[in-house]
Amino acid sequence: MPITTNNKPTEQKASNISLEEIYKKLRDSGSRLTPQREYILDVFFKADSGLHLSPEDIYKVLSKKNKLNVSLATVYRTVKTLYLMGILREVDLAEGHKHYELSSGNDEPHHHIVCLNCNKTIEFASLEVNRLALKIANDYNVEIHDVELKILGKCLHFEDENNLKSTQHRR
Amino acid sequence: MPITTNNKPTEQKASNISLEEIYKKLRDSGSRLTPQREYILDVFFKADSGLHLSPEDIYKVLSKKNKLNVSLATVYRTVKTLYLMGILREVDLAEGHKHYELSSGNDEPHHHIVCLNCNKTIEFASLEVNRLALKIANDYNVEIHDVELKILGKCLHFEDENNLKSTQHRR
DNA sequence: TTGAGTGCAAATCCTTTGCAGGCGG
DNA sequence: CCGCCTGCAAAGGATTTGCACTCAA
Repeated sequence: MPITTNNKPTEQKASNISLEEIYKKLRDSGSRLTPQREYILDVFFKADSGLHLSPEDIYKVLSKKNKLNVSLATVYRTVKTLYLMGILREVDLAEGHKHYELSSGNDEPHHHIVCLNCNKTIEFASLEVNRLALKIANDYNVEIHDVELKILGKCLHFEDENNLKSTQHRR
Repeated sequence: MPITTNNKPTEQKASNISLEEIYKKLRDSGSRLTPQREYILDVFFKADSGLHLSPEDIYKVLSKKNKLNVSLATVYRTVKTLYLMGILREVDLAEGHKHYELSSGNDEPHHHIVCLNCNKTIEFASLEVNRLALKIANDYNVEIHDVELKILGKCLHFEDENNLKSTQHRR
């Protein structure tokens, strides 16, 4: 199976946190529920599951929806806030900027394989990885918040090992 | 065990790739062995094992050694080249810039626990993680190049859950 | 000899921030 | 009302790049 981007995240992916719960978390932490934050959250809830959105992506979606009152700065501030609250997960792939996605709870780990040559990514879930991470975090007395296994490799489309130069990634 | 940064990477850490092998890899890929590249590699070989160096770090070390003929741009270009050749590993922690370290072969995985509150990192090796990654990569027909398990969590120093605001990270 | 590699400085890209005004609770 | 949030624009920091020159092979 070659790496592709149109990966169907394995079966059971579905956000298991509701908007209601998020609103409650916001309230409980003394944060406010502004229209801007609602719009941004809405983008995540409407997005394909497993989709990684950059702040720029979110901003573009909102612009298309004529939510012109949401500035890019607010998107950045909001994703950071939601990330620190554990609502969003931060995903660092090889593109030079961060992506975010709904953190759907620790019961659903979220891992990636990135091809060093074609720069494509597939996601996969793995209970085994999750269990192992829990065990390790426990050993270190850490309350686990998120886990990511990142595998860098070369998919079969690029068997020519000496082809580095011509396949360097651009930002 | 609380999270600390002065962690001793578990036992057997020692670069198992030699300078000679690297020089050969460079030659084989048609790249040149310039003094600048030698100096940069030298920094990695002299550095404490397990140390993550940013391009800026490398540049500073070279400046102190009066290797003034190595520009920051060259450091960036070189680490990218070495990374794409599989000689360096890229480490994305939460600091807003990338770090690199000698990739010492797939037999020595390299994983991290990052505390969302205090922003400290510990590293650990885990054969179990490595084995699992190999198996997964195999399932996807990917030639494995590097593996990183990243666990985000909160270490026991920060049990106050509502303390988010005062502990936000700065770049 | 020759083209990959370099230094320099400017350019780019991503992200953060200062400030004045807006509005949620 | 108070003070968190926002928009805007400017600042900031990391990384890349255009260009002319250098030097490893």
